[in-house]
Amino acid sequence: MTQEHFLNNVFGKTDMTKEEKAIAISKFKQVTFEKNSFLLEEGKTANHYWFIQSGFIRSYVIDTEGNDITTNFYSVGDIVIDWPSFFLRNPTRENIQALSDCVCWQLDFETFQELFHSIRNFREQGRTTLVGSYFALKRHSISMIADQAKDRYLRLVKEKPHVVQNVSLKHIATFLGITDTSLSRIRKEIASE
Amino acid sequence: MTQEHFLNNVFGKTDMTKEEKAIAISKFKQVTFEKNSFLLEEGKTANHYWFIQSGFIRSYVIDTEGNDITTNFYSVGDIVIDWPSFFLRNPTRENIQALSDCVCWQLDFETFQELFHSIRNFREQGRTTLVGSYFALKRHSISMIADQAKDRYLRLVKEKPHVVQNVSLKHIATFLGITDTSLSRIRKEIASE
DNA sequence: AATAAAACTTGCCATATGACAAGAAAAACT
DNA sequence: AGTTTTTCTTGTCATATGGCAAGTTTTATT
Repeated sequence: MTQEHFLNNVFGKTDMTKEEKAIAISKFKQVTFEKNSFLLEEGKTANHYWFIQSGFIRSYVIDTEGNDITTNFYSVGDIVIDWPSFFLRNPTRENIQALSDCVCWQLDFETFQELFHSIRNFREQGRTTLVGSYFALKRHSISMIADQAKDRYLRLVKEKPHVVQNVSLKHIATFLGITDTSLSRIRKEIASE
Repeated sequence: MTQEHFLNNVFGKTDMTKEEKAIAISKFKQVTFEKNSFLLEEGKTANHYWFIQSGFIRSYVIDTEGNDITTNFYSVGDIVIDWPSFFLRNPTRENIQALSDCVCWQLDFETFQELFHSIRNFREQGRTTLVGSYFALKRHSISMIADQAKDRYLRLVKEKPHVVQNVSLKHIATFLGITDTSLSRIRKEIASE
């Protein structure tokens, strides 16, 4: 029996036929990233996106005061993409960096466009994925307003436990909009309960 | 000379041909909303979206403690849509309410799908619009972490001056993630400079 | 194994913003 | 025009979180 392609999981619950999936998957190229290497850097225009087969990745921006702010974490099965830069063809403000050695499946913009415009269910899938990212961002954004830091942390632990276990405290802290000092105290408080 | 359709402005800089634009525009239906009426309510699934010809609209959620949090403001030329609910066909958590009497142009999901799948440039346009919303949300989200309340307010004044002039302080405050009390003080401080 | 570099914790104090409540002003309604 | 309701302002005090710096622990490097 043949080994299933990793991307068959990713495209698991789309409406694409077996054949459509095969066509799409055949266009992806396996690439690897060493820990700390960049998938995308500020000022460049994203020309690829990836699905992660293994490893951890984060995106971040440098704010006006020079602070590093994590905007997202990515792990196995996730799509790694800078939506605005990839689709609007603009230089990005974000950096995307491997937090560990990673194995990914890569697609470039031109090939994406071919698939998007030729396969109806591929574009439905793409739209669903983008809207899913939008939704996650909105939830995070509302959480920043409605919830206390401790609750935001607990939510992250629940939603992405493997991220919390594998990523340094300072990156998690900036993602939650607090300092590493505060997060350390929050962890202490939770531990003592 | 014939009066141009309002939506010709909205679709101004797409790659759609005159004919394609005409087809798309012909599918929109003019609707009006009275002040305080709802375009969408929590628990329902969005089956339409709109472009605003005149008036002001806001979207908001009720958080776990019962607080009303404004998630966005919309004014002339803007698209008013709950992306996740409209595309994922899920009940929404958001409410969309007219802040003044409004004139809008409405499209339903089914008609949208027809246009999306039949007109290449319509879907390019739609994708661009969605990515634009994503980008705006991301900027707002980062601003919540990186900037002080006063700076967030000043940015809003710069980006949406007509909103600041026409919307009540408490709605602006929750959008900025602060209380109306704090915003009142921030305004006072700015005025005294 | 030794050393250097990160990552994490903890203490002390500062500060932005919140909570609540009372007035003042403005807007909506009859 | 008068009354009610909503919006906005201001005072006092509380609190979540930040800033900084000194340790400690863990991880990476030679």
